[in-house]
Amino acid sequence: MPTNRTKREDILDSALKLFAERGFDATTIPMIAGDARVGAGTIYRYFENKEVLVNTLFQHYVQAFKGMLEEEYPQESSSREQFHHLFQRMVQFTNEHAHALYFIKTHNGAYFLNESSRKQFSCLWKILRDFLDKGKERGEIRELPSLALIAIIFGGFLELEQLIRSEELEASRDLLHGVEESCWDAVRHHH
Amino acid sequence: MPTNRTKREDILDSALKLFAERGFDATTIPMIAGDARVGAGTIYRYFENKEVLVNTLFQHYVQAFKGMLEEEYPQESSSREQFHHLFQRMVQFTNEHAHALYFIKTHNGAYFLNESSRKQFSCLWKILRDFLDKGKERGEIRELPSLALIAIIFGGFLELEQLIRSEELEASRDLLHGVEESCWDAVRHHH
Amino acid sequence: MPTNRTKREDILDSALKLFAERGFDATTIPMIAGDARVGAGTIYRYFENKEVLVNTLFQHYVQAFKGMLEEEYPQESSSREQFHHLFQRMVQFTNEHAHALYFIKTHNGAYFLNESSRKQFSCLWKILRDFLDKGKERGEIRELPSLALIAIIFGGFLELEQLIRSEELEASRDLLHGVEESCWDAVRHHH
Amino acid sequence: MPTNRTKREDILDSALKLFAERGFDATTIPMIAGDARVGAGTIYRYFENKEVLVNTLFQHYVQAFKGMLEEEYPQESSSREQFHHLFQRMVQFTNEHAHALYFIKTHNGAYFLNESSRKQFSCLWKILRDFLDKGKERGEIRELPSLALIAIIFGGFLELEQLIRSEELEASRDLLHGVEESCWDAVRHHH
DNA sequence: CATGAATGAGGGTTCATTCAT
DNA sequence: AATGAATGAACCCTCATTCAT
Repeated sequence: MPTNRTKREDILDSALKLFAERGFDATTIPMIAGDARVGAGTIYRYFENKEVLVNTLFQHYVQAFKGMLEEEYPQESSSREQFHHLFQRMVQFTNEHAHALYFIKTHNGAYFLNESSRKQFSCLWKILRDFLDKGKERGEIRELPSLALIAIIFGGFLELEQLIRSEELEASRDLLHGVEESCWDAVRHHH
Repeated sequence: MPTNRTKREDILDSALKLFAERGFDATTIPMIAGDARVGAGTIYRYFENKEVLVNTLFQHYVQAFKGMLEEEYPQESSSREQFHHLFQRMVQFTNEHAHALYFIKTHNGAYFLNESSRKQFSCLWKILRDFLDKGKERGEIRELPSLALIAIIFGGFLELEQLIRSEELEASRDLLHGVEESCWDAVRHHH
Repeated sequence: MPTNRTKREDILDSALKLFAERGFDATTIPMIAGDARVGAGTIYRYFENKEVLVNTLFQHYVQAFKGMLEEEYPQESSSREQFHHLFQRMVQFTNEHAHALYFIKTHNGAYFLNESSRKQFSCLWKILRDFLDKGKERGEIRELPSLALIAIIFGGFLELEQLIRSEELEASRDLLHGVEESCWDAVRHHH
Repeated sequence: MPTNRTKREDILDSALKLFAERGFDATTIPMIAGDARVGAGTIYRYFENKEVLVNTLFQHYVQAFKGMLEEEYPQESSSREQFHHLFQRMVQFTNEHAHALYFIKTHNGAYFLNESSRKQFSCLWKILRDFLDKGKERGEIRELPSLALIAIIFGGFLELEQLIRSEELEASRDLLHGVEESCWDAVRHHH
């Protein structure tokens, strides 16, 4: 419980960016320290070691993302409306935390994630699975393994995010709408 | 002019598997040597260094995949048929080279890939882009950035592959058919 | 002119205990600060650095021990009586400063002791040497290098102290008497 | 099981010398590597880490010393003769392995010694304890805690060794004989 | 005065790479 | 050609020391 919240968050921000850009193993503690403009030793005042840092980061953003997806979730609406809610929240979350979703996706399943991180992650998956499973029951979502459907949604969305950040595309309303529609068509049941 | 094709390929096979499973940075040369049942020094007879090895591997499988996609490509058929061709070849390629596509996807864009690898990769993308662009002209593919559509296709497919390899799912004909249909619905133009 | 004698002595007490228990190199400044219930920085108000601290401590207890040995030393008595005096003072000193003699013995000769510490220590040795040398002249002490005899005395005594502190033995009058007798027999001249 | 026994033993020799001279914590791996004229990394081909190195060393010399004490031990002789045997073997062992006994004595009980090392060490102590206990039964050894007696013997002997190595004394037959006599008088029963 | 957050030099350790065999 | 022992640069991490509060 450090009094200087800024420094701790500088470290987390730099770590998030570098882990997302280069991956955990290719990111050194000196790199993070340099980017966060702190001494290398300072990182160890806030995080026991590199693995604790990456797990903290992972769990933090999984939690934050989960919270954002669940907030005001339209429990009683149609699958389409629920999907819209989820997709919009993904967009919002990405706007607020630039590298977070990409970091989560690329580091999920890695050897250095602890039990707690894995558990939290499967919690996140569960939200999406529940949405899909309920939609399948209702006949609004196609009969395919939920994991595969989730991959399609995330895959498309994250690739979009990369293109926007690298300025190959502009984040227009039309574009976001189009990708949402595409992903929805991938998961919805067609008659 | 490799005198011993087997040993070089043993190394490449082991490297592919380990890079796909653990990532480039978490895979050590002794690990590869051990898996390939050669001495660590032997790897340096065939590859100048670790980065050359990973670039060789990357380019090799990008080329092979490109070749497989292009072979007997139904230039004159409908987008749906072309899509079917591409999807079938992805399945076939994955069957023949277990970790290759996953390796390519997870290592694409990494800091250690050289210009040549990046170029080859964009060549691969071009095949898919051309297919999508032509389909868009014809009004058979939806008007969305091709890169985003490609991500959806790959994302869904690779996730499927993981689930099958981890034996969470069985590779039934129905399943493959369903994922193909889902991906197609994501990219095709809906009236 | 220390304004706060208590805090400085808290630090010295904690340092003595920890140096004796773990050794100089395995004892960290934060450990000492924690044990003394002061901030780590506070230690540097009283001691320029860790080496100054250990040298201060070393010299302090060497001086104190020397003082105790010399006080009321029976200059004119027999070697046996002089020995008894010295042995009793060792017992008394140990009772008053639990870890001090063990600290001195284990840190004597260490690389971080400065010239002054070494000099003071040899001063301490001198007292014992003078006693032994005079005893040899008188024919009451055996003809052996004084250093070896001192080692026997200290060795036996300190081992005894350890056993008592670890509660493997109880500090009975008989026990102390027995060890004194044993050490005396080691150094005295036998006819 | 390295083929190059010399290099492994160079490392052990250097480590023994430096641990004895400076202690475990003050001895760095680069110091050992430099003294042994090997690269720092080479040490890790032979020893998993620094603690394994020190435990290996400790156990090796405890075993060797134990073997030397036990070999041709005069089980049926008087305590005096048994003591002579033990003392002579200490001398011989020290001649053959310069720093070994001092290293054992100063590192015994340290926090980095593992269970196996402690067990082996107590085995060594047992030999001396058995000798002393049997002597007490016979009335040839004085009634004092064996540990205290052992300390006297070792203390005197090791101090002697130091003096000889630092060339403050010469290892004459008379000197060794005198110290043996002194130690014997410390432990034997006087009527 | 007292503190403890911050620092960075230096330790233990790993591993890409070399080279004698 | 093939090996794996040897190396040392560079990693993660600790801790003596400083300094703003």
